[in-house]
Amino acid sequence: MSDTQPLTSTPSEPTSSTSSDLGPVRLRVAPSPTGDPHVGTAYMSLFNLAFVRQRGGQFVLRIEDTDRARYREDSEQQIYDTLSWLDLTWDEGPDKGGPYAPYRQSERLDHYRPYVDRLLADGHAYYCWCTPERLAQMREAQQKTKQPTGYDRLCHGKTREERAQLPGFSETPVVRMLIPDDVPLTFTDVIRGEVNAPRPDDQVILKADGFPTYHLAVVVDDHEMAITHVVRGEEWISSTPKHILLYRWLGLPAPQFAHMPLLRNTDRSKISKRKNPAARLTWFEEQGYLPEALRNFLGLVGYSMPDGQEVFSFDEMVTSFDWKRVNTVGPVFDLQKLGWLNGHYIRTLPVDDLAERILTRLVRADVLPAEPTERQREVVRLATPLVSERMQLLSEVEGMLGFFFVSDDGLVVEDDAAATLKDDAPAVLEKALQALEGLQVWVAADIEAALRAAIVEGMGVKPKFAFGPLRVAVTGRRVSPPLFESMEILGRDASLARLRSLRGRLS
RNA sequence: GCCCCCAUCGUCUAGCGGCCUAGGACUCCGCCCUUUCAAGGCGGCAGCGCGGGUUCGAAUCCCGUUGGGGGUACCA
Repeated sequence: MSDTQPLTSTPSEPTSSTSSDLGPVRLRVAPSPTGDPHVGTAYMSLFNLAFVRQRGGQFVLRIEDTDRARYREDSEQQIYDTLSWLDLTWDEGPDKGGPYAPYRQSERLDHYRPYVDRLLADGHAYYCWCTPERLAQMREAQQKTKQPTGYDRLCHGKTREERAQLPGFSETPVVRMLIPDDVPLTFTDVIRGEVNAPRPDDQVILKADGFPTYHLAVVVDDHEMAITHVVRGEEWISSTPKHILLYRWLGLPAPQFAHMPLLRNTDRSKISKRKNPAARLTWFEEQGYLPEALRNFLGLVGYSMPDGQEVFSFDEMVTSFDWKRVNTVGPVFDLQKLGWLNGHYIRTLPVDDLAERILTRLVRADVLPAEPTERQREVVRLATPLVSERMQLLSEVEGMLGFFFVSDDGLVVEDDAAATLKDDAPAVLEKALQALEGLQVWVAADIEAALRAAIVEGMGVKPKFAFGPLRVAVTGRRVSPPLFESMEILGRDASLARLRSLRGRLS
């Protein structure tokens, strides 16, 4: 639809202009559908969105699927799902449409060709028929002689016929940029200020299969989609001169660039799915992280609030957002701190909200059936306050609350729990049974009072050892939610049955 | 190899020439609370990579060095 965009565009503004510091902005995130969505996509989206929301404008999601070799069918949907889960929502995108559709590069092939033709006609680009084999050999030779690597321009200035006479000829050519000697190597980065970048190679911009490379596609699309600010990882600093050159040749205004530092593995290399499970965005929900915790964490490692607060909402980040407070150092992705943050968010969640998330979790873990009964829902709701301050990850409820949902004779007493049982355990259980059987009202406070009177005071057993055997009997575990409250929720019959069961087994 | 980026406790960071005998958070270690485990409270260990400058004064500025990272693809 937008091939009406004039190629001979407009006298552009100087690229270093700061005039766009006022007024609405348009930013984009541009993931490639090449597998599980990368945590870096969320990281970039967060900062993109913080700035967009602060300044007013649009956040565009564009799918950069120009690499057919690595393309994965289901990846695009996963990108939508994970970003939605994090509540990092976009205003325009393949799924939502928008004034600059299509937002999938594979559907924009006809947009790129006119730009290529123009660059060819102006002598800024040229065809190259070199085979991948020849290019590999050339690189190897350059490395060996300690020369900077780069294309040797064998094809430059030659017709197809002339080139065909030489070795390493391929039938379908690619198109390369002709990098001039005076290529500008300095630009102003929103985060870093004046930045130098390396001199580019004669970069391929149109591949043999007719798809553009990233470099051409990103420039064309960012222009056609009226993108004002490009927020991307610092791995792109070195190719920015290529992009600036393309804007210049095409007579287009360049957007502002903000190069974010890269998230790191513990060994400080660029975060990777191979070395770090957290590089996969889908991993966090699987593990029981809350989206609000991850969002806070991603903000925390790349940004600092003016007042130094570390727990903050996205809205607070938006209000304070300032590129000057964005870090230039690549942070190690520290799961320890994320875990603490997650626990913090779990603790501050309203009980009903947390109960709902726990219920979902238990169903997914097959602790509860797909359609839990009213009684089961009730137990989850009552038990939620008991566990909320005891977990860092939502997934931990599976073990903590499991004993509520097994039959009394199906309860498994775990080995480490059984090992804590002392010789006086049968006597303690017996005494507990006596004390509880006559109890009028089955509530935690009364249960506790009765047991204390009977065992702690009656038998002279220290609380720690008095209640240990009961905990094991009721929950099957050495560590559990608070005992008396658990017994109240579990009910009189089940509680007594479990006490009897363990007593019987020990005698 | 070549080019570029970066540099404060183990980790995330505050600091933008004197307020710093460097502050906070996570982790770890004590103590308190306590029916287990947590949570919470209190306290503790731990850092400006190195060498030169500039300055009355440097974590903060400059240069060098070292270290880490990224790029060097018909991948993004």
